Amino acid sequence: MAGVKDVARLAGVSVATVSRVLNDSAPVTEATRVRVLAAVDELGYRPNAVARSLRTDTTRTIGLVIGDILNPFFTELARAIEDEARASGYSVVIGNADERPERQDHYVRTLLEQRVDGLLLCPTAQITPLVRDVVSGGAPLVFLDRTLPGLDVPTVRADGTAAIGALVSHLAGLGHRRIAFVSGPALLSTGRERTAAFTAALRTAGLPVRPEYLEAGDFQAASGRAAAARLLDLPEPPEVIVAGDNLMTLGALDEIRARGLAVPGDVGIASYDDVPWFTHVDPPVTAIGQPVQELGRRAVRALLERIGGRPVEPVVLDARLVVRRSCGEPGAQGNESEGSGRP
Amino acid sequence: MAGVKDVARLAGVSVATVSRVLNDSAPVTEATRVRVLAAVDELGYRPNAVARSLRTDTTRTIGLVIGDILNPFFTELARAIEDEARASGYSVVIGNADERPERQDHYVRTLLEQRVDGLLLCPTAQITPLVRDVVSGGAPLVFLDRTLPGLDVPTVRADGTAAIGALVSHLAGLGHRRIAFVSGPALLSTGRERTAAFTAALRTAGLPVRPEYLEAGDFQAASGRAAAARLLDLPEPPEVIVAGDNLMTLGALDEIRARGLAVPGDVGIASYDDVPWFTHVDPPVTAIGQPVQELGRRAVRALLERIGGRPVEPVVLDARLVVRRSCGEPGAQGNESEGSGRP
DNA sequence: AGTCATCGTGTAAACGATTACACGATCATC
DNA sequence: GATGATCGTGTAATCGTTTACACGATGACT
Repeated sequence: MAGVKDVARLAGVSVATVSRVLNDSAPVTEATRVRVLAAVDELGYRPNAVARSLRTDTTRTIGLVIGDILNPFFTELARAIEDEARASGYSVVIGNADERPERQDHYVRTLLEQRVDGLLLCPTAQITPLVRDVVSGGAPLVFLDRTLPGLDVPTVRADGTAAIGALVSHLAGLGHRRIAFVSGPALLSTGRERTAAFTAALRTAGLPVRPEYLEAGDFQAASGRAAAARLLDLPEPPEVIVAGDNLMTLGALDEIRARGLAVPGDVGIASYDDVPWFTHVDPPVTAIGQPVQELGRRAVRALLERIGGRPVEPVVLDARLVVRRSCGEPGAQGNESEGSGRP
Repeated sequence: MAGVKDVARLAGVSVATVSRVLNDSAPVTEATRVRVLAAVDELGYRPNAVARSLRTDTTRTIGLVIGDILNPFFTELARAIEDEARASGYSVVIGNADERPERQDHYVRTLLEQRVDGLLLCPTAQITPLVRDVVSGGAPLVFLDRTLPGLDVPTVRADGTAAIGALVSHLAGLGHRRIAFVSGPALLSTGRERTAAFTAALRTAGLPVRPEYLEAGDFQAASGRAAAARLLDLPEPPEVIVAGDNLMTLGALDEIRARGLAVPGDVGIASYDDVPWFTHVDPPVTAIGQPVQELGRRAVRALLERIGGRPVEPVVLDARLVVRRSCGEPGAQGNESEGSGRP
């Protein structure tokens, strides 16, 4: 494949000049510029980003390690990140951790070896030694969606405390008293916080906190289904199940459906995370939506700041409740106005 | 950051020996091996993949340009590809074309500049000059899911002809005669083929082919909604709408729901592409499922063959009909057995 | 007219790895 | 014990860029 040298020879200039034209890093006569560009065109020259990166020690690439590529929350996030990064001239390399620490580490390692300029990480439950190394190693790093306790890394995430409060009071208003929550892994901030917010909200609403109604899953569909099964097998099953993310909601719906139970007649369901198809489920699922686009944008901006060597503040945005019909008839609260769910 | 030189110095050997230990590319005394590895560990040395790639002219990376990252079909595909590639020691860099030729080109260009070892491309509707260049340039390239007419590139895809035939005969068996089809872009093989299979199937079933029942969209939700609107506005609207992919199905469902129509009472719906949440829609959506995992696996294997310089045959797999209830009561045909839809 | 910026360009040294080639030591073979 | 194969290791060239430095030409200013 043709290189700068070939271009230089064909255009009758030096390699330095070719480089200058291509990056306009220094003034160049119009005449030589057109000669060089003509040569580039003629040879079908494509700059070798590998060589460039080696020399400049910058790849204009950021790494993104997400929890699960099959989870629409993460793909929407990835998409937003990608858009924002491209606008700033950066490419994004996505790694799918599949919620497994060793796979997360695999990608963190690979991305660092590829010398990405910075790393956006949705950390899995465990703090691995590698992650600890990276943090102390000082590579530009931003946590996304989740924090890890005890690590000093800027984080961009949504806080659902207020929305969960609104959800519980909505449920109480519908007359429900037995409300169960299927949380994520306790090690994850998103797991702990949502559980804490939920129990606090129960207390505020004057409802009892029953330990048997607090289940934990791993943010994957199967665990949601298993948790729902355990809840429904209780001598006094809950009236409503709130699942901690959209995949566990899917799993819970599977279990409910497999048992032939009616929603919300036999049991109601609500989800943390909103996804487009919730509108089409029978009945449409009440959910807490996160400002995914904004999360992605802010994450990229934060990371670029870090790459630029500037300090950044943590970013916390608010999630918001979207009332639909899966927990009972909403009465006067309903305030939906939705399109296809896709822009 | 530490380099081979530092490791070599600390271990008291030459850089060549360090390299030999790290890649075990030549025999090395056990004693020096442990000294080198100790030095690597002590310094937290991470090989610079950029430099390595420059020297070896290989990145052990493949590029994947998908049509739309918000489309579950593509994310499932990406996931399968990623798994297979990782098993062979390759990383995958994903680009999201968003069904836009210029964005596709952006990624093809970027990926080539990054010197990926090969490219997996789900081509958008138009053959861009860049794609033509790449094809004639001889870079390892495999088309995925879709073909472009007139280009000699190995393709891995699913053929839905048989499944569409089965779907139409299923519909005819339910007594439907007015069946509409919302296809993808005519320029895309997936658009053309599905339409052709559909009209052929109508004829086989002895049903009339009515041009006003053949709509076209762009594989995005909004176009599905618009097409459904046009169909439902017809003086004699169809009894069933078959949408050419899952996003257009979503859009069509939105339109049907916005009009307060009952499914399948007022109008039935079926989808090309099956996604997990179709089970939870009211009523569950009859769909044609593609062997996504297998497509991904075969695509990677094909590309690796090409990278190895070996010729490869096109791969065509069969799609299959999954009957649910969105087109009417299935009677005896139903043969579902589904779990959560996620492994 | 002499001095000095400024401008456009070229030459050559990096960047951090891999690897062809060379070289001394060890060992088996005759 | 001389010969030559084999083994472990080191030296230095190389990959394709960018860029520090140098240098001649041009033009402005005194």
